[in-house]
This record gives sequence, structure tokens and C-alpha cells, in this order.
Amino acid sequence: MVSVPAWPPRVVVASLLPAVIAVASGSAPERKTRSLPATGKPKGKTPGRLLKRADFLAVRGGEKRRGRLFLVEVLDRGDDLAPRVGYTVTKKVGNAVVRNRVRRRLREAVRVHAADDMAPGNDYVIVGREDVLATPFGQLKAELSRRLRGAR
RNA sequence: CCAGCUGGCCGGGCGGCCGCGCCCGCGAGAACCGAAAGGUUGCGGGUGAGGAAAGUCCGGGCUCCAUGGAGACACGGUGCCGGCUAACGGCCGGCGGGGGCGACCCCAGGGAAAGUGCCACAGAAAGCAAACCGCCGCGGCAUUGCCGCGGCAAGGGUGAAAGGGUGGGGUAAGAGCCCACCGCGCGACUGGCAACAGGAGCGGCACGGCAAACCCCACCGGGAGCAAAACCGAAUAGGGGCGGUGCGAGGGGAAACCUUCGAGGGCUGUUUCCGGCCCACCGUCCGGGUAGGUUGCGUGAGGCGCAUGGCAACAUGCGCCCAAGAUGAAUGGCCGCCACGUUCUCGUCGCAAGGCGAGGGCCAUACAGAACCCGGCUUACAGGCCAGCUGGCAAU
Repeated sequence: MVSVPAWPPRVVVASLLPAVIAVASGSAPERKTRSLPATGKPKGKTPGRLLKRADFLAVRGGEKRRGRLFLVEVLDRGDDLAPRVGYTVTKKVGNAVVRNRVRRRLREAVRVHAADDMAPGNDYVIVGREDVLATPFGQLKAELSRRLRGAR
């Protein structure tokens, strides 16, 4: 494989972009009363993904919440649509395998646990660090949830 | 059984819950996002990383650009011979040299009598012969030596390398000066497609090394790369076409407006001629093109099996199969059991190394993630399997 075209300069990330989905699903209230299985069913509606470089650059201008495992950047888009999230893992963290695992664990943590902790109308960028791999998944989920909710 | 060599192969398995990309079907001529192009959303089914996907070092396909043909020169690459291959710097089989008891392994392996250049340090001398210590003869002085002239290159010493080696003859001392053997050069001829091998005979010995220093010879080579390229295509700015408004004078009309004539208008050099500079607003259409989107995109020098030919690389024939396609980039997260591994304890066998059995703990794997595709090379890699072969030990 050739040197990753140096396009998003040393930044590898992932995202989606549904944006609209579940806003009108009306299933949110029911979900709260249901107890979660140990394996962790998704707790909230899946947030959208950030995909465009321009979106990432925009979020860089937002609030930054630093942490040991990751850096979270938050930007209020000013609408009421579903939250969106993007992931960034720099090459400093490791080779492609390591970067993929970091991003996948973060994505999974968001999916099964932290989705409800995001506020509508916000864009989040999570910049993963190396320690994400060494941290037990439960602890990772808790930390991420706390950070997304905005506890400082 | 131990030690080793070569070739090939695998690189966790089963299960549970929750997810992701792509394809197909349905939902559906629905809704939503978007100016558009286009995309998103539910359910079901199918499918989804590697032997190196890596390094990006060679060779091709493909795309665009350049290019009338041929040659020469320059530059770059390759470099024993034959074969294989689409091609290669790859592979196979040979040859030569080197290493290993051996299986086997390693080699940038054309040309040094085409030319230039270099050969550090040491050494008298580094390529053309020369002579530091020496050896021998003669002469002189003189007495265990010194000086001069001449003849030598055996011995010492330096070095990676000093004009063949050993022995004998020979000599004043020596020397291929002569002889024997070894080495070396040339070489009729023989074998082989060839590299090359063998070699009658001849030669008294000449021709040091480095071409990974320039160079010579032979062969090969246009450039850039899927962020190539094609199509769709905003906003903003800019380009072009058309129409209208904006000028003056006259006429009609209450007005809106209509109509006729004229001149592009403004600024500027004194005026004419002739020049120079500047020129708005509205509407509409056209073309280039950015963001963005779609395609390119996986049926291919494709895999597997069998047969035939070949020592082999490989080729041919027949049959079967279709197997990732992302793009801020899917192939994942968590858990259980098992295997493997490792470690501890106990029992037992043994002189010991260790073997066997039982139980417990730990880890839950190494190197590493497709990015247009294919053939190679190189590098990384926990652990394991199979086959053949070599050298030992034991037994028969």
C-alpha cells in the first residue's frame, strides 16, 4: 500500500451522515423503561456521521474537551437535527491496524452507550489516543459518556 | 532417538448477543436531504482482508499526454550459458568460483594484450623495473673493518600484493642459466546448442590487482499516473451572445406612452480630420470550470481438479467454479467454552537431563488492514503441520 495520499493530512477518521432519521420515530420514551441486556443493545438513536473534510475543519473551531483517552471537539450547528459524530486518529497513534482498532472501539462505545449523551444540533469530533486500546471497554464507555454529556 | 538441510502448507476453532460495508429482492412510480447531479431511510437473503493486504524496488495491463519514419548521440537500467514467461532486475536447469564431513548454501559472475586513472599505511621500490640490509669478485686504505668499481637477487625486512614454487645441478656469488615434479600461458583436437570441460603438443615463464573509478562491448528503455481518466454539475467571481433601459431634437397625447429623424455616450489633447482612455443597470441564453456527485470498479496473463509433454520452470487439453469493492475509508464490540502455549503444585519413573499422569493459575495472541488490477522481488512474523534428504547414536 502506498503512503496514504497525504490527503487529510495524517488524519484518519470515519463518519456517516443520516442526520434526519429518528427524530420523528417516537420510540424514544419507550426505550427508557426497558432494561438493557448485559451485552448492550444500542441505547439511543445512532448519531449521524461526519464525512466531509469541511465539516471536520468547522468543528475544530468549537469547544474542546481534553482527556486522557481522547479529545472531544463540540460545535453547535444551530439546528435541531440529530447529532453527528466523526472520529479522528492521527498517524502518531500507530500503524493502520492500531488506528482502525482505536476508531472501531470508539465507534462501538458511542453506538451501544453514549448516543443518548449527545445533544441535538451538535457536531462532535472524537480524536482518539493510544490509550483507548489499553482501557477496559466499560471504562471507555463511561469516560466517553461523561465527556459527551459535557461534564468538565 | 538426537542434530541438521531443503521444499510445501497453516497462521486459532465452535457458539451467544449487538452492529457495519456491498449486492439482490420487497417496501415503491412512498417519504426525506439537495439548486441540481445525486443520495438517504425499513425488512429479508447473500457476501465481506493477507501471506505478506506491508516496503513501493522491478515488470506489465489500463488511462491520459507527447510522438511522421529510420538512425546516431546523450542519459538510465541490465550483465556466465540455455530454457520458461505477456514481461522482468523473476523463475527453472546447467556452468564457473567460494563455503560445509554431508544434505546443501552463497556469488554485482562480460571485457584489465583499447585507453585513462588509482593501489592508503608500511616499504629502497607498487608496475617499471629497481636494490635498503645483504651476497660475490677486483682495487685501494687498512686489519676482523672501511671506501671505490663491477657482478647478483638466494636470504632478511615492509606489505593485501614485490616479476612462479619445491628439490637438485650449476656458479666467484647467483639467476629457468640447466633438469625433475607442481603451477602458469598458448593450444591442434575431442565432447557439449552454449557457458564450459577434457586435452596431444608447444613455451622457460611473459600477462599483478581494482571495471561497486572512468571506460569499452552487448541488450533493453517516450512521460505521467485511478488524487489516471470520462460524464453530470451548483453557489461566488470572471468570459461571450442577444434583448431592453439609459442620449438629443421634432410631432401626437391629459398622462402612461406612441412615433419620426439623428448620433453610441462621457472624459481628454485648442477645433476638423485623426487618436487615447472609460462605460453602468436589468433580463435571458451559451461555453469553460471549482465544491459536490456518478462512472472507472473487478471475468481476470482468474482459481481448483484431472490428463498429457517436460529433469524442472512451464505449456497444452478437458471439466468445474465466480470469490471484498470501501473512499474521513465496511470486514467490528463484548462474552462463554475448547484447543495450542506458558507456568506452578502433587504423584510416579529415572543417577541426571527429562518423561508420564492429575489439578490449578495466566495469556486468549505473532507480523500486520484491501484502496485500479495482475506477475515478481524484498522485508516483518507468536506458534504449528507435512514430505523428502544429510550426519550421528542405538537396535535389527
